[in-house]
Amino acid sequence: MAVKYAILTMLVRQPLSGYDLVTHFRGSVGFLWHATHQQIYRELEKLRRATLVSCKLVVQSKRPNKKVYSITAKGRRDLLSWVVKPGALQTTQRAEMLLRTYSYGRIDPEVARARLVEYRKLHEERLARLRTFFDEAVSSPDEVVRTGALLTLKAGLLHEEAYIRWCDWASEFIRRARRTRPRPPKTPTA
Amino acid sequence: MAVKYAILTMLVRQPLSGYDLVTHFRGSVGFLWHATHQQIYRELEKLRRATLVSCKLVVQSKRPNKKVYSITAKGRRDLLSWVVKPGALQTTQRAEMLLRTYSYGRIDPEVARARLVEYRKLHEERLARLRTFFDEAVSSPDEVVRTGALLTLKAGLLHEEAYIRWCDWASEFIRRARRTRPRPPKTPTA
DNA sequence: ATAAGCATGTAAGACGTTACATGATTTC
DNA sequence: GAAATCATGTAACGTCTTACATGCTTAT
Repeated sequence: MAVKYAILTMLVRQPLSGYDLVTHFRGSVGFLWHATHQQIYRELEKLRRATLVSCKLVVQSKRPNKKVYSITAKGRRDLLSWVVKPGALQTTQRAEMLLRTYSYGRIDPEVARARLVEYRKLHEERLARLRTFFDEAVSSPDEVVRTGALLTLKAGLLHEEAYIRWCDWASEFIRRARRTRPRPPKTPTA
Repeated sequence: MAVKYAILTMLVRQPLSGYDLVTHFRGSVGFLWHATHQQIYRELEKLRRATLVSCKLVVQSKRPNKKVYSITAKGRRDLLSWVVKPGALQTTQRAEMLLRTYSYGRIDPEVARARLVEYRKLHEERLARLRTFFDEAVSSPDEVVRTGALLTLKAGLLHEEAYIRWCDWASEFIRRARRTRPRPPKTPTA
């Protein structure tokens, strides 16, 4: 449904190849949308047939040739009519770590806390990366591009900060519970 | 992959019917995992065949009969060996509203701000609901159940608060940008 | 030499959504 | 009398992931 708009969102800023899109979604835009290369190549073909994007073959000498896709006027209209729509709450929530946490009362508290520390580290790394992107975006010359980047990156920063605060809170919560009730439940080590 | 564990996570607390699971995932656990009834019924049958859960038919007089599923010792072991695994960053990020926001520099700033206000309201409602769940969970008598509920709900609260702060920040950002550059781009009204 | 990066694609299978289907009871 | 709740299921379709496949260039 929305891989389409994820691609159009990128192409409205500049023409890109499928490969470029893959690296975008793996890099600075990855925190807001994820897509694999197979999804992208398939969707680009669909969009081309629907004339929402156009495709130009760029012949390269020292690298494989590539197909650079540009958004069409029709594609731009389609994108913007989607952009102005009201946003709904995400109904497709799938927070794997939180689901695990739901059973943290059943495992060794020290294992649980160790996992939280590891998890915290991952989010700290992501936070650091997002901060770099944010600082770079601040000096982007194109106001339209800068606005989009700053708005979304700010959301990313706030969420990563929330994750980190949660890890601290959860770790402390478990530590206190442990003291109160000194007999931890048995846990498989696997 | 993990619908399986979402179901086992619920069944380890108490035996439930497919229907019960549906309402759980639509209600108080919806913020951490989403699953439709078809997914649930299919997966329950799979889990039963793998003997991770057992099934008992409960005959009812004034209501349709139901199948109540309980986790088996094998299912419990499988669940706990998954729970203790380290959590990875979510690679399947799909934040539709943020994706829209990425193009908010291209639409009428007043429309953008109106959308942010609407979106904020949705998250405020969810925050209020989560707060209720949290307060209820505090007085849960079973410590294991309480721990799981409080840990995950706290994450939900922090995230909803982050969303709300983001909406305010974004709205203010657009307001200021508008002043600096008084000519807004044309926007389709659709 | 070997790995990483560039660049695109096919195919199979798992997973998820939507629609269709049924039927009693309870609430408005 | 209509709509919502309880309760389970099938079928078709669409999306996503994983594995397989190719081949050249650049850096270590």
